[in-house]
Amino acid sequence: MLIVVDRSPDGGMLLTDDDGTIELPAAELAATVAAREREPGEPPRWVWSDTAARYPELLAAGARVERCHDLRLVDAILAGVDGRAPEPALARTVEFVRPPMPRPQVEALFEFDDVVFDGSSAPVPAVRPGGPDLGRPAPVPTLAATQRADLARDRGPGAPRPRALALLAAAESAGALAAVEMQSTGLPWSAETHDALLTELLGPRPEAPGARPASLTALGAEVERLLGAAPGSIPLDSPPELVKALRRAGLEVSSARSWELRRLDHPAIEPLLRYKKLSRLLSANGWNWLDAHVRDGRFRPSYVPGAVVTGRWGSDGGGALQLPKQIRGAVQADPGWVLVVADAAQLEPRILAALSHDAAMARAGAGEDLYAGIVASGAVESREQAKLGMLGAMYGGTTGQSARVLPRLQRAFPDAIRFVEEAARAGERGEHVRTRLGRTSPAPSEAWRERQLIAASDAATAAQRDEARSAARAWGRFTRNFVVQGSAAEWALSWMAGVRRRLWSPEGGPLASQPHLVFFLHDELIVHAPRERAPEVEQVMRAAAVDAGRLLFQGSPVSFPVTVATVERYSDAK
DNA sequence: TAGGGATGCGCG
DNA sequence: AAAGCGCGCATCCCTA
Repeated sequence: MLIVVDRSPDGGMLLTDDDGTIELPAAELAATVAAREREPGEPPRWVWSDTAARYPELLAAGARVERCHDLRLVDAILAGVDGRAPEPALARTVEFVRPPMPRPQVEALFEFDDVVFDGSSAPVPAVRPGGPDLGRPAPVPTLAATQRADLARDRGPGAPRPRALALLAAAESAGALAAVEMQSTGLPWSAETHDALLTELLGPRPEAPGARPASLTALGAEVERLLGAAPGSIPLDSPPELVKALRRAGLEVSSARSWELRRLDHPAIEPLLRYKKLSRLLSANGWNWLDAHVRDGRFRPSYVPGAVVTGRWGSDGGGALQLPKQIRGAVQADPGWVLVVADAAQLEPRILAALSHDAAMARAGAGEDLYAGIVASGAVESREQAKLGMLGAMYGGTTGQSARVLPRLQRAFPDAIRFVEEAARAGERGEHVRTRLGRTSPAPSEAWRERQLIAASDAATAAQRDEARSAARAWGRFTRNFVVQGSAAEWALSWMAGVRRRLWSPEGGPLASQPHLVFFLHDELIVHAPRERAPEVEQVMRAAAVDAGRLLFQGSPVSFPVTVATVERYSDAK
């Protein structure tokens, strides 16, 4: 059952389902939603313009929602498919149609047939645009485009999932719900432990605001001494000044980057690198960060589904997706609770194996460690080579060890390598590529196209040709990676949606009082759970991973194992 | 002095 | 051992 949520012109709320439209005061929305969620049978799918705008209030009022359809996120996906710009006004306008669709036999995870819209039918039911602030009436992102695209795709073994875009719409929307829930419950964070870690590494917190820890000042002075400079004479935090100072000391450097400094043989380098590391920790995740972002034992970043073109999430506030390993010890379960930390082992190469139907690579991934499997296949000598080679293949590396290993990987895994090469060539030609579920890569810029055109003309200079070629290659590296990173993001969303669905119990009380998701990092999930329920949560994480593999790659021999650890602190997970 | 670009580095 | 993809954020530096 679809229920469309919209504002009414007089400030109330309109709920529309198959039985018609009702209007209710805005203050009663949460109670109504909660009641509908409690009704026996299949839970409704709430259709609204923006989960991030609508759901926090509902959740805060105790109305946890099982499924939704986020018009804004889905329109962004469909705009990519159609090659048009997303229409913000459209997402605020609710008008939809529901074609009679046979319920699929098997899709226990997502009942997504009801998210398929078809603009060609007469609208039933149709909801007029609500409030005075709404944009012009427009058809809601019809998934007609999705059906066309899906039908146009290959058939046969290993063909994309049927109605893939409808599945993507459901997964993206489920992610939006999870994002709001994770921000709401927050990541358990011990300010005390964080402070202890900082004190151990940097010394005590300086009393005066803005003052630097004494340890950092001392380390800076040592660097200056070893460079033969007066104390306080080198602004170590200014890259240009640092480069100048290093040059004065006879060191050939072109930048202040750590990896470049590491190659130098000079007594000042070791303390300098230590200084940079500690300085970074202080500015990015020091006491200021702690004051700003941790409250009542929780870190509550906002997650931004769909922030990245590939479909990965972004985050806003506190750098949630860049938590350095140095401070992960501060992520600490409540007393009597644990963190169940799971991550997908070698997710991207496994995704590539499945996308490309590479049987040899599927065999290499039969165990828990795909890279070890590649070594066992005889393609390369070491795990490190296997990893570097695969990363190079997926990112488009052209130099160093990864490029040297590539020919051997190509011989052993021709289908996988051909797949990413073809994605790269398509990008170089300015074409679109698609993820497994049909998210479409953006078009290169107008400037990019012009450059290619100019370079192709007879009048082009050698420099123009070089530049155009280099830009083409760069875009090819992007599309090469897009298919893998984007499909991996879809797997991860499906995984997360499955974990979320399996964890929730309507009888379990408020979300935070039962096992719940608290963190998501591209291929990694953390659940906060009462200790005695950890074994059950571990099983949920594994089972949802198996489901995700089936949802995206039904019939594929590629497995997607997850490593799971039950710990009190995040830093103990691996 | 506000703001945008560049740099560097954290994560996957 | 560093270079190839995608980000967010703090800081520096330059410009308007």
